Amino acid sequence: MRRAPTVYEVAAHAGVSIATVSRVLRRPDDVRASTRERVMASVRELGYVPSASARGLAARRTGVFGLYFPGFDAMDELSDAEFEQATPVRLAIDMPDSGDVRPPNLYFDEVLRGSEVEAWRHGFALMVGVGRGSNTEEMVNDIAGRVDAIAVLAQSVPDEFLEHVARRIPVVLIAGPRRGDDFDHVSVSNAEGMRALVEHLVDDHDVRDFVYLTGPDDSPDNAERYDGFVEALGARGMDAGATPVHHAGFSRLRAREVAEDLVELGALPRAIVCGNDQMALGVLDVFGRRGVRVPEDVIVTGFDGIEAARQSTPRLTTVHQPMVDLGRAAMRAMLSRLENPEQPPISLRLPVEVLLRESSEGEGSSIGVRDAPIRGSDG
Amino acid sequence: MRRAPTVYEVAAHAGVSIATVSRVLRRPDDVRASTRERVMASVRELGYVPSASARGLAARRTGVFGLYFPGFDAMDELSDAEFEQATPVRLAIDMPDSGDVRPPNLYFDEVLRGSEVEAWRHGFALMVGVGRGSNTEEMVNDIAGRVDAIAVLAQSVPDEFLEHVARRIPVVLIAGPRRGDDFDHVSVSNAEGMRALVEHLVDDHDVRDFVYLTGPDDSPDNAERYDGFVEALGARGMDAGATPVHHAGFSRLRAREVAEDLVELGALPRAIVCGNDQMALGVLDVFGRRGVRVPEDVIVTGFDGIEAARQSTPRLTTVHQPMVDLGRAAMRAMLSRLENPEQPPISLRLPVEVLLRESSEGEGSSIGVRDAPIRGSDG
DNA sequence: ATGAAAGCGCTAACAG
DNA sequence: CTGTTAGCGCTTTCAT
Repeated sequence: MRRAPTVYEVAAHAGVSIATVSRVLRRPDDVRASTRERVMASVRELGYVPSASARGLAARRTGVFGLYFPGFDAMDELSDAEFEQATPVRLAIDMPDSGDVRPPNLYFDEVLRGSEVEAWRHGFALMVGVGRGSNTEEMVNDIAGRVDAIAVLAQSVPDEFLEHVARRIPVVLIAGPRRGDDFDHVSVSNAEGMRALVEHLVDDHDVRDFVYLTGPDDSPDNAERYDGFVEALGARGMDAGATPVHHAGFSRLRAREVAEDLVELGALPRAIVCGNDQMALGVLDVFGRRGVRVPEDVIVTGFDGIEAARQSTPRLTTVHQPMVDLGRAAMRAMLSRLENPEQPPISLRLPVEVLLRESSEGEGSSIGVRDAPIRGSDG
Repeated sequence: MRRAPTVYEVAAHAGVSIATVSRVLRRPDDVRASTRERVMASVRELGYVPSASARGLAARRTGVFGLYFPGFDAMDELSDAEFEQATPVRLAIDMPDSGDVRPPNLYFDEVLRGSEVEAWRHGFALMVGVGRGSNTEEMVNDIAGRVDAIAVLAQSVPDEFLEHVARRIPVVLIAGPRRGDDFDHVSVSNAEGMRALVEHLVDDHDVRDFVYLTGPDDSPDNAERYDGFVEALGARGMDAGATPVHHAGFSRLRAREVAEDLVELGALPRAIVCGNDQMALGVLDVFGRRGVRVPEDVIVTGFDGIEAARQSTPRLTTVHQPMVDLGRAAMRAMLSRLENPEQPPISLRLPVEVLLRESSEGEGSSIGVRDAPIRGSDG
């Protein structure tokens, strides 16, 4: 590919002015059909692709949305190894390991997917940045300079950077707690979801004694979910203080240890409510091995609605978060802000879905739930 | 956010020329420390973020790599529903379904991840486009105008578009078959991987009769894998023609049907080799239910190395493709092409890894495999 | 319907 | 080390 052709070359080739070339591309209807054809022919012949930089500069908008989210430090350590001279095949015995498999990948994956779709359908391209701890500011700034608005996964960027960036373009926060009234914000109904789930356990399964598996203390999601748990018990006149809370850091591995202890001590409650799916799966791992029947002996529930929770044995009752919609909603918020800069801060709470599956309902058919496929929490 | 501040404002504020502001940002060492500080202070105070459009235009490079891959048509139909007034919680009984769960998501997810990391570490941002059937050309063009080079998942874009784009920027193809010598290309050793796996089954497990589960006829990956299968048998003096081949379109669901039939007819071979993991998982589903023991009665193998294959019971022997590395290699190819435009076409084949797990090796420890953790196929 | 011309905000020589 | 000065390729009035 030689130097890329420009409007000038196309214009010359088609025997028109550059303004006309521009019109053909932006507002074809303002140009006579015949000239339009001529120009398009030149475009094809020369292999012309307009420069977004020039366009962005002239039009004062890039037509790109940014999306930034936190990554995994593991990625930091990727080697610089050459790919070239490797053996084509490596044979390896892969022993079962018990580690947590890839972290919340899917979470981001879905947010990304939703964002991508929504951005394009509104005529915006999407630029993504996955943070790797160190150079957050640099990356965010870099992205910020290239886009018309940026969405940032909560907690992934210090407020001060965000404020800096926000002086240039709209910033919308995804998930996490409300951050004052400074930024537009989209999130999911964590507390309400947990509350509805627990109320279901109390109302429809007569569960009275629980164990709660909680995640990291610094996770707002984790906190909101526990709040929902407490609210549910409170609403049913029960004392949440009586429920043992075990920390397992959102980790499948650590949840297994907790579960082992519980089995060992014979301290099994009627239901174990977990702050995320990974931990619940860890519990299922142990119970399966130790012959604890789920849900007959103990009901187990998760939170997130990850794919693995649909494929476990038994399948896991959980609260599904609409990740794809989160991404989409973020894009829309940006759009809305761009169209109407002066509107008050957007704060959107997306609904969650309690998915009742075998880990709470058993194998029966329309088990447990009263005839109410849809119902809002009254919180 | 008011109008974004520009170099001019920063320059005025700091009492220097715009050139100096530019230097402070691009080549800080060319500026005296004291002035640098002064400029940076103004930058912070004014909330200045440089415009990538202007920079891209002036510098004739955007500092962005593009990545385009095919998406799922399902995404096309996303509604325009408002998110606003929904109920915060929906309670639903989620009956087990047998559908294929999200398609090769993970595949793209990992390629994306690798690309993203490699791009940033070389100072490039990454712009992603996920095709939705219809407007491929438009999207690819749009991306092409914004980036310095673009990587495209094979088969996702017609050659003619690619050639058009290639006149402006370097294009590298990811996966799929070699496409003449027109484009740079990175892919994985599909055939070699399958061959090594099958040779292992023959050599170390004395498997003589196989059933092969194949995917879509129009998938180059599928074809290459089958080629590898045939080669392996050929290399061992066996006739691949004798092996029954069943089509299951890379689908877990359809693989189940095939497996049911096989069980029903009592037509079980010593080993079922599948063209991808999904199909192998489908086979495991059925065998688990029908009491066919794996690997004692039948060995089952997959291909791809998806996460679910690590969590099945028994865990699935498969050939892992280095998706993350694919993305990384693609970015490097672009970089290399940018640095050295005249070099001959790049064609990189990344190694795959045969992961021997319980679905072929059983529960034993260093089962089956002779003491050779690493070994290349002799193909 | 089309052309002429003025920037958009920044980088990159080139002077000094 | 710092300032001056051309553009980079395109959009967008304003004329015609």
